[in-house]
Amino acid sequence: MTTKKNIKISCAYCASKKDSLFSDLSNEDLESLDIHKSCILYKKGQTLYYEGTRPMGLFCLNSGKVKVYKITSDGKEQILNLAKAGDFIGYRALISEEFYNASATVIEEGAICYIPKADFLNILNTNPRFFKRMMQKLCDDLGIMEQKLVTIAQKSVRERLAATLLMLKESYGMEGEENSTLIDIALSREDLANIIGTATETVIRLLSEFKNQELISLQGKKIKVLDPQGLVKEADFYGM
Amino acid sequence: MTTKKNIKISCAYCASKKDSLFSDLSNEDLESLDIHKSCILYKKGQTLYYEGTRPMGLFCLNSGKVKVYKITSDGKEQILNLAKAGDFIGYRALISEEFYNASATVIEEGAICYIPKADFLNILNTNPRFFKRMMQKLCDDLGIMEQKLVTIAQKSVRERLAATLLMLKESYGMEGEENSTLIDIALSREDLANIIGTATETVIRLLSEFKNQELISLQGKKIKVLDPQGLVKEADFYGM
DNA sequence: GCAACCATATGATTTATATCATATTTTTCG
DNA sequence: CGAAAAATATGATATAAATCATATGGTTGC
Repeated sequence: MTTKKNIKISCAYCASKKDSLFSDLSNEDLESLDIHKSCILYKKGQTLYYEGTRPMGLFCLNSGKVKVYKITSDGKEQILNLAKAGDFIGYRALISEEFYNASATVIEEGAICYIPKADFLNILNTNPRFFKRMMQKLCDDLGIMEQKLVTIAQKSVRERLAATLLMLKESYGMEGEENSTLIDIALSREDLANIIGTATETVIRLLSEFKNQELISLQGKKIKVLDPQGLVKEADFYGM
Repeated sequence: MTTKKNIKISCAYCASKKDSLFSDLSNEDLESLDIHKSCILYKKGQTLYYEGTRPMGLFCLNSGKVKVYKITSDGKEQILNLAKAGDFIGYRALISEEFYNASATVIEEGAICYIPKADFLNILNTNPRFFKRMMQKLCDDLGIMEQKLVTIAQKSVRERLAATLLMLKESYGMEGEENSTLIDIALSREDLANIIGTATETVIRLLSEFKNQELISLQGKKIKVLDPQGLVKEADFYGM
């Protein structure tokens, strides 16, 4: 494990605040978060928490990227969610006062703040507007998770890969030359397989096929989307 | 469509209240629900709502069983949830003020109440304890959905069928002679397939195999669990 | 800067499951 | 009740994807 570096970031002036659920908190509330908050630079591969442990606070990403995943009894990893700047992680276990039922590991280094449980719950319980926003967020998450379930249960691996590339393009796309869009997140083929629920080799093979079909281009790890409409067809989206 | 029959059931004296999220509402709140509530006897096959429509109220099961499911672009059905007496249906769309993103159809006839949106939201917004309970329920649902996703993504169909039979035994089991447990829900093989995310024929075949292994017995539609421990092994549960 | 290691790539083979086909049994409904 | 329809059952075949194997390219750390 490499050393962690402490950083000072105030919530009120956090560049990622606008993308977070804290975006419309009052200044008082924001300042109350600062008091006990810690903020640390995490390197790739460091784990924020493990499934089965007790949450003591809320992780909030100032920068970087984190995967949230479960490991099955036979050692397979399933990625449930990818978090980026502004995202909260681990709030569900915190709200429902249970153990974490997933693990979270950094996939791209960044500054991650940690707000003690009591401070977070205090705002949740005293700020009805924020409470409502969390409720809305839980509803959204549930809807997303249901859609993921249907896709994994009913679509082929090829369709799921195409759909996942489109989803990643939406979340992490950087416009490049000639209408190409770079998927700007450092996912290994194995990570991609663990999102889709398939074998690493299958992802590699299908990516090659998509490349041959000129739907995407590959330069090392980085994937560029060349023909989103083509991917939509592969994903068999009729608005699904 | 067969005729629907109106019934009078007061929330305060509802036999299923104890199993529902309304269980610790005050009498005033319960009575406020009664005012605009309707309660109808639904037959098997009747649909409570369709994906894409706007929720106008909350369904609450007094009795009977309902499947909640999504249909994919290519016409496949995925069952997300089975609801029984005491369960709410469609609350997520109601809370987040969105269209339904699943459909709900009765699989066993029963009395189902309908509480207008305004009455439900009124209690939600004036009763913080109830608000918290709904929040907790959403957290629980999200956890369940995440676990389902992992199971479908990472387990074989055989393992998933075994796990599903165990889950159904927990929820709908009726103890019978010689330690056998009847799964007391009228699910067709097709429904079972649509829970697991597989083909109907595959379910039928695997059920035959489980019967030959003397893990279960089959008499027509009804499935009896003979050897839960054996099913646990088939499901590859090491506590997962 | 190079060795050791990990990720990517591609081929060969196996296997679980879907699909198609056709009985047989059960349920529905006029 | 009895005909028609639907659900269940089982077989044969096809196929997508997993697994095993090996080569090559890319990163990391000393």
